[in-house]
Amino acid sequence: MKKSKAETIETHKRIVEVAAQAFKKKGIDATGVAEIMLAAGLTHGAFYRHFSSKEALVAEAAGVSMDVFVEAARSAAEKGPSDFVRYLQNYLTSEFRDGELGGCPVIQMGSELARAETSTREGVASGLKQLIDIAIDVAGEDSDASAKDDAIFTLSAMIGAITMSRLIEDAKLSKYILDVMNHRLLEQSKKNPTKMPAFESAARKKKVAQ
Amino acid sequence: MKKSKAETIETHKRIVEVAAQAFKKKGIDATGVAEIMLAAGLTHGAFYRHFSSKEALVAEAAGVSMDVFVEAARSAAEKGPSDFVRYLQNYLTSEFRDGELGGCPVIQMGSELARAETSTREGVASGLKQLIDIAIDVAGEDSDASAKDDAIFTLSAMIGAITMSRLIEDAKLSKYILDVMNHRLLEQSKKNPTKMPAFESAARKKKVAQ
DNA sequence: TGTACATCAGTGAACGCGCGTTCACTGATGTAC
DNA sequence: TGTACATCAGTGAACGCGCGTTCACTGATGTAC
Repeated sequence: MKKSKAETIETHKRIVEVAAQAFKKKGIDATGVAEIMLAAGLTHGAFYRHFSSKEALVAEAAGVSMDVFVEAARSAAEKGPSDFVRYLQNYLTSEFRDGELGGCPVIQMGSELARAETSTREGVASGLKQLIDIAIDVAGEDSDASAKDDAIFTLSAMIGAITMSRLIEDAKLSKYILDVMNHRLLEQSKKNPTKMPAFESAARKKKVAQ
Repeated sequence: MKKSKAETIETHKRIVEVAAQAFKKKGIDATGVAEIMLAAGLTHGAFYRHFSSKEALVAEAAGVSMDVFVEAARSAAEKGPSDFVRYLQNYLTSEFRDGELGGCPVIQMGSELARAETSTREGVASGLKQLIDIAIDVAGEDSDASAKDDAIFTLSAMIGAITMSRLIEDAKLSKYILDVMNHRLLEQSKKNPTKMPAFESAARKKKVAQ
């Protein structure tokens, strides 16, 4: 029953993709190897032909999830600041929050990944770095020392807002939290459409006030 | 071997506290009932004299963790805005981030709690609501519609910053993220020491510019 | 206040179950001549 | 190009293990008279 090289690669990819979805939806510990293999149309015995351990699959799945996410951000950023805002706003919808549209690995498996080995977190960590860099690039020529801080700040606020939004059962407050972030993103990008839609730093605010 | 009522209450409390620490440190799924009972100095059989299920313990433990956290914030806020800033800054230290000082349930078990039943999340959700209210109160008389947004925004940014900081293995960037938040908290509170140390909303910035 | 009895916190063995992982086997694929 | 053989992806049974939960039992506590 040996499979062709092309087929093997495709199977490997399918397992990773199925796992990425399952880990994000159910959690890492709560998702079994056999369950993933079944969803990928295989029996659990074949698992160790593709991965040395469950931990190795977690690393790959988290990495792929993050890569998809980062590439979407990059292509939006390349189209221009307004497309980048739209991309960020999509992140702030309840559909996205609840993982119906795939979801973000940082949100969906953040606290489980934080406890994993460094090598397991590598893909997600490098993805976060890339997201920061993309946000700095969108800021364009105006970018100074505070551009990096703005990028970090914006990303932090968005991640935290979705985290809170998911924990709060009160649907009204839950939505309000996402709306706060959404409005601030919009206000900022309308005021200065050529710049990154970050929330201004204290340093910039001083300039405005002078 | 029946125990007195006082002793029973104390034992119950001890189990919850041990569980709260263990869940935050190791994760909910990764921490077994027997393991918690052993750490509390009991055998696992006694567990169901105190809780109807593991899920019930999770709800209590998360609630207690959050309550301790909220009460610390409240007492800091009552002392004044500068104490409140100090409290927030403590939240942004790497010791706190890594859970050595107990840690925050939202950070340490956020993605696991988000998947739990509504009743399990209740304590954490109500704690988050209280934190928002405390932050609004610190804003004092100046508080307007945007005070709520500022409070939500600040909390979001802090939660997101710690989340990112924990996922990134690069110690330098990891610390830089916490520092960005720390500096902005300080700058804001120096500029306006009688107000809540929130990052200004777009609405406020407009007023300044006019 | 003293006695008899019901209550129930804690013990430790046992339950079924699913976990991650291993392994002998199968048979199509890939390779060497 | 055709044949002989090594490789190895996938199967399915089995491994030890720890999980959450149950239960018969113990004996000190709390209560009723």
